[in-house]
Amino acid sequence: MPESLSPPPPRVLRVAVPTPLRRLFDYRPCREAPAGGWLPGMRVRVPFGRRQVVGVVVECSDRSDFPLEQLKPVDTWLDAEPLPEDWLWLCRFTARYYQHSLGDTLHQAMPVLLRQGRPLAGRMRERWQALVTPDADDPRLKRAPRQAELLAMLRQHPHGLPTQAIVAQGYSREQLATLVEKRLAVREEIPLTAAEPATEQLLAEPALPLNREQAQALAAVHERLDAFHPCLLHGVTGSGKTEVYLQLIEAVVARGRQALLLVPEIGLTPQTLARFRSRFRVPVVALHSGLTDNERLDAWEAVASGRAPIVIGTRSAIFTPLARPGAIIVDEEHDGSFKQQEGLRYHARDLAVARAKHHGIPLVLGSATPSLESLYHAERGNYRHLRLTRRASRHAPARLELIDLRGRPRQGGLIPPAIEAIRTTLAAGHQVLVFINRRGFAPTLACHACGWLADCDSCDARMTLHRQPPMLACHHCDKRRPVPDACPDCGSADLRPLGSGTERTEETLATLFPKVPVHRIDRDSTRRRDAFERTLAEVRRGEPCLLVGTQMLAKGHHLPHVTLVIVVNADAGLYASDFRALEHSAQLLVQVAGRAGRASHPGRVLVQTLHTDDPHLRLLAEHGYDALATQLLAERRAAALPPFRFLALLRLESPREEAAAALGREAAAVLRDWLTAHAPDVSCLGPVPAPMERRQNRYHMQLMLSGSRRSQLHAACARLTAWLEASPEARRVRWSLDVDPQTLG
DNA sequence: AGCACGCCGACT
DNA sequence: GTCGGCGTGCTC
Repeated sequence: MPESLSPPPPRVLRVAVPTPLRRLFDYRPCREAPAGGWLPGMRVRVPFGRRQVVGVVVECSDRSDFPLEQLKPVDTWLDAEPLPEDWLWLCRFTARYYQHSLGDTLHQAMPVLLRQGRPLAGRMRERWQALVTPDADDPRLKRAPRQAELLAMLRQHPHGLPTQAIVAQGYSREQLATLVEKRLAVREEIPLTAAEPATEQLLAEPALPLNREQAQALAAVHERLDAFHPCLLHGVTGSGKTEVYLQLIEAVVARGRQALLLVPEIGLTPQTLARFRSRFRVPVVALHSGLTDNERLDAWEAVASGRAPIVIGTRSAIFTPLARPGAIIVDEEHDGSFKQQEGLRYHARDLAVARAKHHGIPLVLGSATPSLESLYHAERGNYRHLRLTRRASRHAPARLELIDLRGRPRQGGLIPPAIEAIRTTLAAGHQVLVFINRRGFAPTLACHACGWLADCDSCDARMTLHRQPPMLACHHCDKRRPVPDACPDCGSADLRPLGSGTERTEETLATLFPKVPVHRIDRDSTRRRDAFERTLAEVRRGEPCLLVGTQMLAKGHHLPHVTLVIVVNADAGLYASDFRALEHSAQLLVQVAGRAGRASHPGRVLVQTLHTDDPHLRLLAEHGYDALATQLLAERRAAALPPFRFLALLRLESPREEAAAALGREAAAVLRDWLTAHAPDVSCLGPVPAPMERRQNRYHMQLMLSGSRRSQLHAACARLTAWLEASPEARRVRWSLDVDPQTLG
């Protein structure tokens, strides 16, 4: 009589393997099964071709399309318990929606150490404990004052301190090891256990009072905390969206649930994090690029087990498993950094919507300048539209003043009225922000004798002139060249910089205002990790100064002493060919403008443009973002563009132009043929050369699919990828499918 | 994507 | 003679 009633092991395990191939691979279970039996979501090490890889069991079955006797056995299982179910669900949803390989998706969505096959369960935390009370006379500490201090600190924590906390205090692992060697302290390992977070004393500091709008918005989200409940929190800069998030999170955590907050790449600043950490007594886990692999796995595990109730992270944090999901918040939901621009091209905001719906929890999308997609959903009643119109400061938001660039002399890109305004502002003891969305000294170098321009020889682009250090650099590939003394074509020495970048404007301002410090903030000036934060700290002291920077400066940072913002050239973004260019530049302009006059003084925003009569720009300047957005939505409807139609873009890329074009033509022909019978709603455009066709000596073509029904567009994409995967010609051309492309570039 | 196999060019 | 270029084929 068998004692165990465990089901018989499955004959076939269907495994998602880290490969771009969009299919599963079948294996036989190994002799030794995990104690609880085989289950979807378990990682396994399997032989794949001539190597060993870590895959995830997706299905347990008794049949295979592959000859059963040819199946290889799984090498070992890596998890006794499957990885979290919500995570597996999200990965499967993502792979299907973005037409990506499931194996690749799962692989990307797990922390590096899990990809490598390291165990998740049974992880231990290192703790350090003092063995003796430090004694000033102890000969073992006589000549080691730092070790004595460290021991004293350990003594204050009788239950021991984790390594991270000790290193954060400026002590080293070596010092800890020495203390252990001298038998003054011990290292111990305690298992990480999923204790329920204590919620009786949730707040470390009291919540701030809400104004009426904030309270109404919060109440609207509160209405149903146990149902899918998408809300667009549409609040002008300074209207206190963050306080609404904080109090929503408080309510969620008080019910024993977890909250996930997504922020743009640039938005996860030490200040933001500090604000959340100082409000709550419970752990706030931050997922950012600075974490080590071990820290990342710890964070993942802490959230997955439910020990950490609050998670804040950038794009990839949407893949953090939640033990008790309570709410998802996406701050600055319009921000482009939520869309991954290579490989698996997912949009974290859109996945947040899908995930909140799956869990049946509230979703908050916050922005001062919502994406047209989200505004459209709000308009149609798919999202609840919550508005915050009042600013905490007594001043109305600064208006954009358009000033005409035509026929005016420029110094470092600035015309006399702008320079005059800077002078007045500095004289009043305030700070000025000059926004210019081009780094380097000048966009390019030109010969005034023959018209030669510094072209990049690998891209269809001009090389940017830099002064620090001096060189010509292509911003689209890594090519660099020394600055020529004479024109390579005609030999003339009359080479001049064309236009202005941040370096040139910085130089001009330093000459015009020699007594005032000029801080440049762009990718080049903030290479060193803490340079940006140091400069910001200096600026926050409030002494008069000039700030010159790219969009790094425009987003999220509080600059309370800036009362004048100059936009050097509004036209670059506004007239780009991309269908989202206007939306994105308007969002950027409003963000930049939001930097002005946040403290006790009203602000001014001067926008230099060649097109002071442009209807879109005027609408934005005179009636604000919402009015422009309404207009742009009408234009999108007329042009049959998102959000009124859905897009998918096939990108093709090859060193041989004809190879990419030929594959594009063939794919289009096959697809069109299929569309007439199976998806008449979907249309196929192209192939056409991508904007800036040649990049790093590779030619880019694209094929655009559009449709008003997601299901048909999805089917067409599936058909297209299946054909490409089977097509031998497609192996010589790099291709990728971008579902819901953010740009057509 | 990896990774190996295979078949032709310029090198110690 | 071989090191190595990348075309082609395969991954349960």
